[in-house]
Amino acid sequence: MIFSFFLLVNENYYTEKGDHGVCTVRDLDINQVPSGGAEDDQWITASMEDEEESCNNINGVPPRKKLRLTKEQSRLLEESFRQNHTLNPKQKEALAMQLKLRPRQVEVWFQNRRARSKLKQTEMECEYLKRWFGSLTEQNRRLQREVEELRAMKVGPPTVISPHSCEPLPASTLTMCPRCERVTTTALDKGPTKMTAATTTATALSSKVGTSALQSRPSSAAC
DNA sequence: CAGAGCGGCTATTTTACCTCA
DNA sequence: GATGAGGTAAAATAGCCGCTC
Repeated sequence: MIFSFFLLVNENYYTEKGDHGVCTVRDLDINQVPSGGAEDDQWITASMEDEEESCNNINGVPPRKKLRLTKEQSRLLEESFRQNHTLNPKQKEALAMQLKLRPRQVEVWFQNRRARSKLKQTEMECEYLKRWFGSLTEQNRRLQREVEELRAMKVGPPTVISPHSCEPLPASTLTMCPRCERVTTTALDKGPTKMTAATTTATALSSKVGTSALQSRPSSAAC
């Protein structure tokens, strides 16, 4: 026969941080005492069977119960996080007192919150880079088509009229730097003179994103 | 310099809760 | 409607690393 009823559990089990004095603490009544009000949401309910099972565990250590933060607690934590992503011990203590939580729980919340923030940021960067990759691929295709068209023409270089002197400009050709793989337009009688659209785009990309992977790329300024 | 203490970070586990068949 | 499986978010844990004293 299976029957169960629910009871409020006001005991929380936690361990002190990682390798700093590992000790399992049975923390009695460290949070607020449940009084049957709306705030009871945070108290974990457990069936009598669970309770019995926990007592039958090998070490006599019941399974840990996960605290659910109330909306008000979450709101205050978020507000605090917006002001500061890390807390000094005094701030931690004060916030814990205000929220009626243990300092360790506040600490863990901030740690997880920082991790979530970072993950979100990384995901956004990833999306951004994917879009840039797509547009660069498309640009690359266009330029390659352009190169092929020019090669297919097999005629002398087009005459470009200078807007300043109204004289024909010297012939030029496309060259690629073997080191940085940048394409440059080179006048036949001068050195490299200007960047192509692709080079300009790549430069803009690294200055726009300005973080992580792109920052670690070797500079090709020497080219 | 070695080592203890501490805080932050990352990876992982555990738990509560939700959806869906 | 009840139920169990699977998925997900987030609280909690473990352990590493760097810094300070």
